Amino acid sequence: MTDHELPTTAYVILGMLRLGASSGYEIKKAVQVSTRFFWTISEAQIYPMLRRLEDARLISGRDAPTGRRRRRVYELTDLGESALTDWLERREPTPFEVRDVAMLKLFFADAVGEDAALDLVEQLRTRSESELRELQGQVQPAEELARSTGNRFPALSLQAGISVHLALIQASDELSASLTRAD
Amino acid sequence: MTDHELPTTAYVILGMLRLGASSGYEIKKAVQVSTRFFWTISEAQIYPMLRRLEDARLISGRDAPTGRRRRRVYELTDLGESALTDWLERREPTPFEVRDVAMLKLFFADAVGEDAALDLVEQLRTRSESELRELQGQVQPAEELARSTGNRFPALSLQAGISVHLALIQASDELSASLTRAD
DNA sequence: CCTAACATGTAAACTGTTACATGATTCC
DNA sequence: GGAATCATGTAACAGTTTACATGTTAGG
Repeated sequence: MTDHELPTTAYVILGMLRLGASSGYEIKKAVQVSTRFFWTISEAQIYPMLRRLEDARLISGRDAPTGRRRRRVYELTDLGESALTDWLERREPTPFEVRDVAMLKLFFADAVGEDAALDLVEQLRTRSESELRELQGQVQPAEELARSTGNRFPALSLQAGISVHLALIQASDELSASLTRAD
Repeated sequence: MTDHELPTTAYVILGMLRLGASSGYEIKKAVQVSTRFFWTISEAQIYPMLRRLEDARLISGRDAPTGRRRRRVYELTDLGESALTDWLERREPTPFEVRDVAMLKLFFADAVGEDAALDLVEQLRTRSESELRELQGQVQPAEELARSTGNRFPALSLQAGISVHLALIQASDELSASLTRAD
């Protein structure tokens, strides 16, 4: 059972509903602060997908306006819950897909002068620093979620992201050093 | 001058031509062994893009069949060269875009049992090990390229990729440990 | 002889983003 | 009163993958 053909985006929505988000808007915000580090989705995907999932009976929705402001909240159905766990338990190839213009530019940096190349390394470092700050800003909320709901994996997976950017910062430093050394 | 509106894929092709690839087929292979770690492109993009770039005079092509087997080789024009360097020198936001189903599953792993969750961590580790092996397999060829052509950034950027996967392997181990500890 | 590698390409489908559009409510 | 946030949505476009299609040549 349970549809095998859902796009990953659908599982993000199912997963976020399970973690307590209820409206499309809340899902959007939750993605922006958490899964964003390894999967992004935009509003233009969320709202149509919510309908699709409701049509497929994986979630059930009801209108819950605040005053005159419309609002529709959803929750997982049993079918949706099992679609989510099936996906999580399904062993499938999960390639590491990165689309990183900064690294790409670094790869081709021989085409430009030393200053420009150093600048690219610097951009790489700065970016990882800011990603790191944002990830670290999520540590406390994630731990709070673990305490209050028992869902501890959001906090745990945060650590993996933090490790990646710490590694990239260190790699950038080593790169700058080896470039300036070889003046 | 030099078109501001080229997709990133176009610069990958320009960059690879600069590094010595000459045909679409060679570009494809070069991408598969090197930039693949931070940017992938498929054949279905390469051949149409080569034409577009030729139309835009950023590259020039000529037929160079081997026997009866057709083959078209390209080289950068001056215009193409400056499009590439302009892109490299252009400071632009380069967000860290990762689409990682494995990490995503880990984020939602509270929905499944301990065994399944440990399995997800294991998958993460195994994947980084195999990525690491492939990256390390590229170290010697990249160093050889540096020696023979003076292009040293392919080898240097490889190190950043290696750091990332070493960090992910370590993070996976720490994750497994903290999960089994908390039996 | 047959397989792997060389070599190029297209059509259809899918995925995803950007920009736009609309309106309500809260907080300063 | 105005800005930020809440809230939902669509249309057009851009980018990408998958599957298919075709043929050559080198090496075992």
